[in-house]
Amino acid sequence: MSATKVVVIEDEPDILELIEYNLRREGFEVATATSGRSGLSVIGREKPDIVLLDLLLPGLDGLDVCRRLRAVDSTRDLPVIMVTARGEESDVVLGLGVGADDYIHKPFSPRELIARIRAVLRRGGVRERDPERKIVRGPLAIDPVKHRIDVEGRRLEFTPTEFRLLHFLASHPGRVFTRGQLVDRAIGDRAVVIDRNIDVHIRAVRKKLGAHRDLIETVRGIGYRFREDEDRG
Amino acid sequence: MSATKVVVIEDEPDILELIEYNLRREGFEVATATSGRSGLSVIGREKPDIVLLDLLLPGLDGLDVCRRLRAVDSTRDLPVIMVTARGEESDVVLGLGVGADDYIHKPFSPRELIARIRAVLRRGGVRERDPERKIVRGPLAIDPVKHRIDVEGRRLEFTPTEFRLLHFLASHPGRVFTRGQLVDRAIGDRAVVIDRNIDVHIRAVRKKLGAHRDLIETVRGIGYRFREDEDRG
DNA sequence: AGAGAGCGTGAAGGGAACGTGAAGAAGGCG
DNA sequence: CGCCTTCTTCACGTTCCCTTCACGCTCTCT
Repeated sequence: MSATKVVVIEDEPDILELIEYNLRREGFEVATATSGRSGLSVIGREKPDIVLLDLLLPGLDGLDVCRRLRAVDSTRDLPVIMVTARGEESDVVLGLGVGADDYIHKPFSPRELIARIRAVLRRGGVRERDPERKIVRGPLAIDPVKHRIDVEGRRLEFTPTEFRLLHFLASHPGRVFTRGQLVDRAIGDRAVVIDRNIDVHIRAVRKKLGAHRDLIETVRGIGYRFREDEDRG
Repeated sequence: MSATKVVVIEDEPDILELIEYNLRREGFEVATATSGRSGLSVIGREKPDIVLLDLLLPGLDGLDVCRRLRAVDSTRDLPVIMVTARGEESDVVLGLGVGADDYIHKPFSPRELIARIRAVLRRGGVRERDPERKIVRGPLAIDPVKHRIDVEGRRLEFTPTEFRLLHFLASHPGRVFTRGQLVDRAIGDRAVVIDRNIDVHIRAVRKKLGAHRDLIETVRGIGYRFREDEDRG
């Protein structure tokens, strides 16, 4: 399993760094460029799964870059998200006109950015991780399509949020997620300030897991994680 | 690959000549300055790979020079070795506090000087910027994403502060950090006056490291550092 | 060798983070 | 409209971690 790779083309260093930081934190691989021309060469070299493209760039601007990507077979289907300053609606129209898959206004929240990227990837079929695949981890079997979870062959009933939570955690065994990340993935965009909310859902999931409640580990000071198979002698 | 370029800033002509002679003999390119202000301009012109910086200088002293180097993007990652008179340990602490990478006491042997320079260069500049990268140092393996630390394949449990502390130190092997720096990096903004606090955390980490407790070295009068792989003849 | 500073160690108080129970809020369905 | 499920919030108890202090040891300088 390799991480989803993103190329970010943005000429303002501060914004570039912010974006890069947040993407990495979410587990993406990131490569960057600060001009249209260098961006094209980075794309050629890195072969990313998706491109974040600022509209205003020195030299070749975002529209030009997008047009060129669309003109070449190897990058014709490469998903592109345009980043624009607020209010430049006409530019948005232009962006979509030259084949951008989505757009996002500055200033944007990291959460929104991540959500858009995931949405575009989902649409494009370039799943970072197939959300329809069955997951089997020890006594646990999760079938996303049938929306069904079995523990040792016995079917358990989960509410929608509990299901998303457990499914997401089980999709990344061993990896720790903060409450904020879990809110993003399992609950949604709704601005929730009190992350302790997640604790309650975790508790509900654990309760239903019964004797296997320790499949979900608490990492004090950080968040939660799904227990990793340990294969030591 | 061209020779490594060193800028030496030192106001005593005898010592300056001695250093310059020895560096050239080892194949380094050398540029010199005898005051802080001229040193800055020489650095700007020569774009060295590393700087040797005497603490006591007329006008701008070593601390000022170091601060200014760290304040500018183009020289932010430029390695700096502070040269101090013996016994001025508080000065060393100050030097490390403003971002020096290492220090050396006068009088020093040419061999020691060369060794320090090579060590600092080996550590590399912008190597450890990715906070999510796994770190493997000898028997130690740190996985920030999984929030997991293994010693010789065996998993160890660390508290959040211990984890940050060990992770940070292991990210910069061989480099000495003052207690103040470690507090900033591993504990946070909370105004803590008593830096001895760090000692207690260090002890906890060492205890858990067991037989490998000497991976964390005490530098008396200065602070702590992670043991550097010694692989030189 | 003695004095003083710096560091290691043990223990204890206070506090932050988490688990838990329960009640209010929001949405869906009859 | 009213009931039901689910989500969210709050308060409280508990556990564990952080911090602090005192004391003894080690190292260094005179």
